[in-house]
Amino acid sequence: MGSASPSAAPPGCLLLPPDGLEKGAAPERRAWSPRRPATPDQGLSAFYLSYFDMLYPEDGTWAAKGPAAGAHEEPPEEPEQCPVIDSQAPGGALEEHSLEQVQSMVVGEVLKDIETACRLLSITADPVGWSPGNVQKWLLWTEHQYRLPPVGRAFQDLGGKELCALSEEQFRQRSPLGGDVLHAHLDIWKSAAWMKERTSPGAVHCCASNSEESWTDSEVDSSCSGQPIHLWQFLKELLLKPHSYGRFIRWLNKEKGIFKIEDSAQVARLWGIRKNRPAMNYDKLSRSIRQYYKKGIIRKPDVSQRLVYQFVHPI
DNA sequence: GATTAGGATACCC
DNA sequence: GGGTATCCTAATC
Repeated sequence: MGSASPSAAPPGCLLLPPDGLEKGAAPERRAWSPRRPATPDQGLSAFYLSYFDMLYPEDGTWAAKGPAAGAHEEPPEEPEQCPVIDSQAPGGALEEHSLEQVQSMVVGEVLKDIETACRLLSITADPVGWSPGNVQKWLLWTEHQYRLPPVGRAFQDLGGKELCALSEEQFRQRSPLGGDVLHAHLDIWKSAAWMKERTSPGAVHCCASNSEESWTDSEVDSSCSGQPIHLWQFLKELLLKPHSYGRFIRWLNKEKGIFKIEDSAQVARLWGIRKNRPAMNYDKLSRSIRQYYKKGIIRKPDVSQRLVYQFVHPI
């Protein structure tokens, strides 16, 4: 998810909000109204690129800062993880890549991030099929990612079909501070599902494979099995998306399965969202990790370090 | 103070 | 019964 946020996030960093969006404070937004392409020929890429420029400040400030979700200072995101496309500048990226390449990159990132969110939340990519519980998960997730004020109660008991039927104005009425952002995000999800359905009928689900993701993919993607996700699977899913979650959890030695939890509170919060456990914290999460010691799934590395763990069977 | 370790118990599937 | 979630004490960093 995350995708092209009207409030700033570029593709590639779509799951993370930009700096400076304080919780409860409505970010300054420009008027925009993304609409699904009228025909498949227009494509999702055109749909996104139509407001692509709005996602970037003219001075590139956001891109330079990187998509920090935490309050602490972070080094700038690596270019390949968070591509910056200056569509305004002559001689910029658009001259080096064809428009089609850029479009395809944008759409690819958007779809990948939606798929990631689907896996983490265990929901389908098509909002129409969401249960009221799925809707609440998505709302909680989007609130969290974009620092929006809590709006779950305003959409209580709404299923995906009902949610999708709401107009932007109705979103705003239910949530004056973040309704338009939520509506925009929902529109993106709807469009992605719509495009996917067009391009691969019957394939609108969260299990699209991603060639760039290697050994853990098949064993980690629990959402396809219908089984509840295990904590170790969830951690591997986060580790598979360094461009989105690298500031929360990252590999220290992928070959050995050694990873470090950089932001214990955030990882715990994500796990809590995933499991619908709002009271989740690192104390409880770490206790669950320690249960894996006996089972031979996770252990502490030979040289024990704080917040560093190791998968016993990384491959 | 935060993290680690592990016992005990409860809950849900 | 498995897999957590929760609460707890104690030790360590």
